[in-house]
Amino acid sequence: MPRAKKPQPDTAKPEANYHHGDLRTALIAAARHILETEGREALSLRAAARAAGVSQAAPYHHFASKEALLAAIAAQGFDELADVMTERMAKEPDPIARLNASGVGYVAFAVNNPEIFALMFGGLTSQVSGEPALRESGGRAYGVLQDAIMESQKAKGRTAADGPLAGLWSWCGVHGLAKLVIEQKLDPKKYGAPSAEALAAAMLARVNT
Amino acid sequence: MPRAKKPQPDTAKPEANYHHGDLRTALIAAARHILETEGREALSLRAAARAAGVSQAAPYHHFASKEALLAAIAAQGFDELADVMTERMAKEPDPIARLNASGVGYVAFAVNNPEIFALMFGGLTSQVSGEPALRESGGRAYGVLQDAIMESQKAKGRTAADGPLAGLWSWCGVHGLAKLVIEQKLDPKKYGAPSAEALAAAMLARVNT
DNA sequence: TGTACATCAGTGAACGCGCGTTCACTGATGTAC
DNA sequence: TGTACATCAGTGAACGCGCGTTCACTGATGTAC
Repeated sequence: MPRAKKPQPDTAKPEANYHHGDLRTALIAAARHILETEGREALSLRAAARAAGVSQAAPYHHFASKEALLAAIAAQGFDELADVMTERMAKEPDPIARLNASGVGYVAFAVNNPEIFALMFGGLTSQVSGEPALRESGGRAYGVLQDAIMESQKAKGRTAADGPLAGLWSWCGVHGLAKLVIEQKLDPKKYGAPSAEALAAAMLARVNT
Repeated sequence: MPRAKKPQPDTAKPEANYHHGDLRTALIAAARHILETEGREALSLRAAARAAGVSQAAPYHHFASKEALLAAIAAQGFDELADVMTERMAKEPDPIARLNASGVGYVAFAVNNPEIFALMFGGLTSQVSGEPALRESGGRAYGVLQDAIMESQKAKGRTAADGPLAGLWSWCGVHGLAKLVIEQKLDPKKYGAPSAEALAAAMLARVNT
């Protein structure tokens, strides 16, 4: 059965590896792949261009510098982190359960995208960390977290001065857990959990009730 | 008043910037300085040699590769981390207070040595992360932490299956807190704490009682 | 105490490398007429 | 509908750079006699 030609618009606007296509998107995808596959040190603009099948000078029509590419990847990471947390929370009605679900989602994203996670939290020069798109995506992810914390605080009837600390501690906990698992300093199996996600779920359930 | 010549042994064995001295130690010190001052990207073997005042080839008489130098720095970091935790714990008689003190020490070390901390937790190639000296220092630091957790567990009369999770969560929490503060994703002042250390102390006191 | 010599921590020149970035260019696309 | 042209995403060659590492060497130190 020949492939239907439905999703192929005649003007080659999105993707479509014609002589040129959506190179910006392709470069980000290629760079992400190199990052997670070969590590941060192996990621260069030239390598990304090579992987995307264009000349080494081509990326400069889409990114001002290597740092700008990294910032775009980090921004995409923050968007995905926010999405994962939001999805996990949507399945839970109870505010405390929602806080915990956001934490489990946080760990899941980190463990599945360790290099991007590292980039998002500390892998960027300060020159580029203030870029608008990056700030916006970062702010959105932070907002999701913040909302989950605030919601759960209200549900527990805590005072404003006291409540945020519990949520903050949960954030620190899942962040640290994710980092330690990624760096292989902590093995979930040694604590009877099949995965980092499961360990996070178990600990959050113990702590936030 | 002329300087007393007391601590200068006639054979130039330790330090002493003669034509050659304790270059290994000097290189580690120089590299640490570059690391914390100019960042990981700026640290090269050549830069360390330059800072130590020797030729670019000299380091190879003391380190097999750049990675080996990094491993030596990380090992030193683990030793210092263990020392800081031990010191803090020594001031507290109560097992729970000792666990919390070790956590505060952990944060203090991380915040004071952010780049080395990053090196210790994830900044090394797997090639070199198995080096004996590094494993030993890392194991020692881990042991201090583990002991603090076990001690506090007994004090609370918890079951073996349940107890470690509380201590583990504290470790995750202080690790995440330190990382987030270092990367400026979390500002202790926004939570009414003057420093990362103070915030860690406040949170640990709330959680482990 | 004095001399010959092995050792080994240093030197400085050189290697090959991949990188970020710039430059003048080319050739396909879309628009104005 | 057909042609002229501006636009701009691509090319490929080149720049200068600092890096990790190797090499044959040198010269001070400590030891054997």
